[in-house]
Amino acid sequence: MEELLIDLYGGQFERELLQEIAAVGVFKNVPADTVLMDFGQYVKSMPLLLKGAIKIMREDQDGDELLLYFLEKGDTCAMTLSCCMGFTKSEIKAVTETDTQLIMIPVQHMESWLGKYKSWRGFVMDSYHDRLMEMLDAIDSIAFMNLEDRVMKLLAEKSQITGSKDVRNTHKEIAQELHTSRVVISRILKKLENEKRIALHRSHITLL
Amino acid sequence: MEELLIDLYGGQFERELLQEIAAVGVFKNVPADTVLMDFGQYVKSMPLLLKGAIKIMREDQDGDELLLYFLEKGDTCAMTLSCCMGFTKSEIKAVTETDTQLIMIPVQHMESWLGKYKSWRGFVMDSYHDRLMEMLDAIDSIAFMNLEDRVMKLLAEKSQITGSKDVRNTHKEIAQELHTSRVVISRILKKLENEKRIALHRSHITLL
DNA sequence: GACCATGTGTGACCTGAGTTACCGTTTACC
DNA sequence: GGTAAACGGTAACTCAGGTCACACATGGTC
Repeated sequence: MEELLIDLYGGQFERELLQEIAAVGVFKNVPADTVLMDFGQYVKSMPLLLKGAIKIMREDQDGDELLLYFLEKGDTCAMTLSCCMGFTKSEIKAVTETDTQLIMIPVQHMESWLGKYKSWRGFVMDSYHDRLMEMLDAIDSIAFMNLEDRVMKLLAEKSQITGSKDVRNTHKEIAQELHTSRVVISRILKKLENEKRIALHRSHITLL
Repeated sequence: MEELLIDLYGGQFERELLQEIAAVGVFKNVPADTVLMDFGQYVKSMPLLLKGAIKIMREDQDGDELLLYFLEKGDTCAMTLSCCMGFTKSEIKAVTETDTQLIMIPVQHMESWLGKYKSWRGFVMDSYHDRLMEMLDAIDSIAFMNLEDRVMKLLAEKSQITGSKDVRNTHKEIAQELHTSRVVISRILKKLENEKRIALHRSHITLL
């Protein structure tokens, strides 16, 4: 675990901070499609992502979902952080997109580290900044883009995350992430296939 | 200015911090409908809002706009803050919704205050948290609500901000804030009037 | 009062996207 | 090997919201 930590964060965190993280953090190996956090749940620890990707979703009162953004290695969840500090319930749902390795850090260390380590302060600030930018991007997508473009964008993101041109998702899953219906996604995907931009297979799409 | 500061922030900031703010901050009186910050502009100081309200807008490449949220007294702009620290360009546009009083704080003090004052750290963190929540709310509105409900919500917010049942906006202005067309807004407003939920006048709407 | 810019109302029409229904294919599991 | 569940394709229809065109009212200005 320490090796991974140094590998990813060695450049930005002080030696003592790395030691503290190693001391109190709990290493976890999480398989894909696991719900790490759900709506209304209280947050007691903060994840540091070492490997893999996590998708952050929003849900409305009817249970309709919408993908907000992905977290990747080196990221942390500002939303969690935010909830930690305020002792409020989670406003979002976090699900592993791929197999994932992470370190869970108990909340109580946050505040003291903020005072103690300049690098931690920077990390937390950057994280907030990054998340705000991702939220802006999410808003841009929903407000200004049509569904076809949003589908292509999502496929491109998923491809980038896994480092593969093959996206292993069903139409239904994509529909849920974009908050629309399976039929609509099938229609759009078929159109994209006719335009030779993707190739369709069962539970699996190839970007061309 | 010091009186106003103590009035609004006396409870949460240390005495020395208040003095520092008073020493380096520049007090400004800004009339309504003034562009405080535009896209792509570099940010050199951070506003502390004393009185009035500021609307934060997003814009796409075609110049289409969308209202994200309002800042009110006691708020600061986390987005600005975020940009300050990263020395990046502004991703948003800030326009005074009403006559406004604010204190501009030059960027260079941010970082040192973060280390020096626990209350400032808390303030900045809370601000980020609040802004993230407002972004979530904005996303909820766009993704899950229909236009009619969004119009009513916007009118309610504007009414709350000014403390008056009268909202002084043209249909065109509302259309821009919700990223739709004037005709559509006129149609919806007329429907709301027929349902006795509002009363329409020239450049001016009354909530019932 | 004449003129022009701005604001509002409304009908007709268009379109992207959501809904319903149904069918064939593939896969997982007894 | 049989069967139920999951997956995907497609036609037909509905509907919210966007677009176009035009009419009329209001207010400011000279």
